[in-house]
Amino acid sequence: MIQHTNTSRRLDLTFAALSDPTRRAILARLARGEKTVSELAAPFNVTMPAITKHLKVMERAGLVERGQTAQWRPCRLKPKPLGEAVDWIDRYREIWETNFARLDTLLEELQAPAQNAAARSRKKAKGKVRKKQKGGGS
Amino acid sequence: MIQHTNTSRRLDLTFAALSDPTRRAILARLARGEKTVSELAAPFNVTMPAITKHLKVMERAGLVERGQTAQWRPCRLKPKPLGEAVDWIDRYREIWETNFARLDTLLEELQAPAQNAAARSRKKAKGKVRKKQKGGGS
DNA sequence: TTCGTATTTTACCATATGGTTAAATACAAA
DNA sequence: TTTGTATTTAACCATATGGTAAAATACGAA
Repeated sequence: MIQHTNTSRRLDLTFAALSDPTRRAILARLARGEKTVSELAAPFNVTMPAITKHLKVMERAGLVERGQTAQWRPCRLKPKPLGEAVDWIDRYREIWETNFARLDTLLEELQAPAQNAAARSRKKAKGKVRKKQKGGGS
Repeated sequence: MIQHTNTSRRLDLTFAALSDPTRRAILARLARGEKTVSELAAPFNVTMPAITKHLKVMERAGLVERGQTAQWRPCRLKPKPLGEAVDWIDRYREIWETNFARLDTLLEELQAPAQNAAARSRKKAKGKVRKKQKGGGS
C-alpha cells in the first residue's frame, strides 16, 4: 500500500506540479520575480480560470505563495519543494551511478588478471559518481 | 499554446512518472539493480497489471529499459531523464536564489547609508547562491 | 452607489490515470 | 502436446486533470 508519508505526499504534489508545460513556464517566469495572475496569463493562450487552477496546483505543492494588494493577488515562487525534489532524484541517481561504476569495475575484472583486480576496483570506485553535477560528490 | 518542444514533452513525462509514490518506490529499487516485474510487484499491495502500467509510464519517460529472457522481462533504470529533470529545476532554482540574494541586498540598502550601499551589494552578491548543493556555483 | 478591473467560483466536458478482474500471450519444461 | 509460470491485454470503473464559458466576488475609483 506504499508508505505515503508526508514527505512522499509532498513529492507527489511537487512532481505533479512540474509535469505540466504551462506550469513550468509559469514557474520560470516567477523565478524572475513576483507577478500578478493576469501578467502570468498574458503570454499563454488559455483563459484566466485555467491559470487560476494551475496556480492552485502549485500552491498546494508549496511552490508558490500569494499576496493580496487591492484586487491583485501577486504570486511569488517558494523554492523549497524544488530542493526536496532534486534531493530525492539525486539520492537515487547517485545509487544508480554507483552501481554503474561497480558494473564497470566488474566488467574490467572479468578481463583482467585476478590477483590485483580487488585492489584496482577499490581505487577506481572514487570520483566516478556525480560526473554531471557541478561539485565533487559527498 | 506553450512551446511544447521535444525536451518539454520529455520533461512532462519524466515529472509525471515521478509524481506517483509507487513509481518512485519502483525506481528506488531499480536503482539497486535490474529486477523482473514480479520481483518489483512483490512488496506492493497492487496487482501485476497495475505494475505493468506503471512500468509503461516509466518506459515512455525513458526512465526504464526492458530486456527479455524467456518469459521474464527484466527492467533496468536509465538515469538520463533524471539528469534532465534536475537540470531544469536547478536552472530556475538558481535564478530564484539569485533574485533572493538581490532582494536581500536591496532590503539591506534600504536601511543603510546610501553612499557605500552600492559597493557593499557588489561584494555580497557572490557565494550567496547554491547554499544547498554540494559544489560551488555556475 | 455605480462602474471597471482582477480574480475566483461554478458548472460542465473530454481525456488521462490508477486500479481492478478475467482472458490472452509467450515461453520452458515435462 | 500439455502444463505451469511470467507478463500483457482488454474491459471496465472511479477519480483527477486541463480546459471552457458564464456568473460571482472583491476592491478602487468616480
